[in-house]
Amino acid sequence: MKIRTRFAPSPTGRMHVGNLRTALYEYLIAKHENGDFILRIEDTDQEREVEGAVDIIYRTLEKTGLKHDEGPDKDKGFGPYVQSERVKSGLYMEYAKKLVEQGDAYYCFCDKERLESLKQVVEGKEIVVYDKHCLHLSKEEVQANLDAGKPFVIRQNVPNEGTTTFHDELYGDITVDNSELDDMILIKSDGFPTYNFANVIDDHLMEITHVVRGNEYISSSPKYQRLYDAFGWESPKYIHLGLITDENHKKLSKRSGHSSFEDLLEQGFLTEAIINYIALLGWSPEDNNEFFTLDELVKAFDYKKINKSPSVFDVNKLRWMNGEYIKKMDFDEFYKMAEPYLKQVLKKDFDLKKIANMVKTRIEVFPDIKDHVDFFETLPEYDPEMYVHKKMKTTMESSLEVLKDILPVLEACDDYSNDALYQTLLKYVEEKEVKNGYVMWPIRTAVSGKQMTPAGATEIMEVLGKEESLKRIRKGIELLEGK
RNA sequence: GGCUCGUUGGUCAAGCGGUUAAGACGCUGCCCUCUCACGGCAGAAUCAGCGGUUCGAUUCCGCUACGAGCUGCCA
Repeated sequence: MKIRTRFAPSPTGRMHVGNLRTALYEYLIAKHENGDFILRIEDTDQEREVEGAVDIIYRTLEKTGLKHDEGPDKDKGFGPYVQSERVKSGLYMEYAKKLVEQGDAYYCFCDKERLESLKQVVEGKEIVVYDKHCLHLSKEEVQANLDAGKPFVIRQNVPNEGTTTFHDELYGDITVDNSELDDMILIKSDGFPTYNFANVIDDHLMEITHVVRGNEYISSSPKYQRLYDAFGWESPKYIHLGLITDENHKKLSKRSGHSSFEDLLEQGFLTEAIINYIALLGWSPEDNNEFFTLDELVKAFDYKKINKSPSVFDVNKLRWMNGEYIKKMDFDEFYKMAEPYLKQVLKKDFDLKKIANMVKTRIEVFPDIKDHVDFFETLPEYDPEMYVHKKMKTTMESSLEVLKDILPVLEACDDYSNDALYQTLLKYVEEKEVKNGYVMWPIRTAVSGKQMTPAGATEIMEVLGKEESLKRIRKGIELLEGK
């Protein structure tokens, strides 16, 4: 049988990385076996719906390469693929009524107040356990209420005795007492199905074979199983995924600042690196490889090797991985992405490509660029103490001497290419019989005003040009003489 | 509170009864070097605890601890 997986997000805002990982795994499971990956929009809660959220879903799938074979925009006969549209056909209500007839569900007319009275507080948490009050309504009473136009919901009828077992591909069999299962609402008073109900109906109707979801759904899975059983349907294979948490081991939330795919893009991460990283959160390949393209993941992915324990989203490691991707990037491609960041701080007429090249192996994320190159634009104020370097054996005095010696040489020099400058300075080094750094350090300090730079003294001067370089060296001399 | 799930270095993780308990990020040191970074090398650091089962447990079972999730007319 052909594998069919589905990504079924609710359009409620940004793409949470947990959701993205679920989508990724669903895609990989399907594609590993040449199956189909289906997109279904679960918009049964109109109140939570956020405008533009559906676009985010499409854009994310597009950008990440998780191409769906079926979806609202690609109906292959299982549509509509948007639940609010499916509601219109009355399909969910029909199935719910069938359950009512079978005694597996019932109408409930309890209002907010009555439900409120059922509330009890345990350990500071409010808990409502429905008491099956309306289960005992007679057919006539129900009909009378319906005729009177009383608002109603339809609830699943779970017996208080016995147990229910469902099977998860990773966790094995999980059994719970039915008394633990409350009569969840299937159809809401607005006529919409709840997620729980629509999910079961649609997965069956769309012939989904593998359901992948976060393990926050594990507790409700027995109720789903009862639904499948009540309908006489075979349930799909379940694969529950461990949670992705923040560094405090709490559910990754907006507060962390990097909980969504969009957050990460804004922070300068590459799509490929993000996908690669989250693929490895909870799954690992047979070999020790850590770098995967999407296609390579498709080949290597084996859902049996998914880890059950929760994993911390480590931005640090993502940063490292992103840096690795940047280093491996083709230069032109890199430049295209780096240019806007360079232009943010560099307004003068610099050779931006040369600068981009300097920075390529030094950044992990594009916004890092700024701090590396801003000194080209304007020489920062700096402390003359920076001329002192133990390992280079430089002091403020020695630095002043070097700068004063070298200034006329540089004034006389017209070839400001890196090589020429380097040779020139080397000559001085040899004459003085000192280490390279003894000369290079003060010069680099003078032309950059920085402790660390993405390039050596002569490369910086090449970019700066003669006039600016000399200006900065004179300023360095001034600064040192003032001490 | 109840139920369910989880627990290998700080983090991601391999392991699936006998191993010097892989690898990666991060960290530390060294080398390379016109600074830093890159690259190379080295190092510190882990089986939550207690009981079983077994000739032998990180691996199997139980209990405890800790953590998480659920306990919505949200998904």
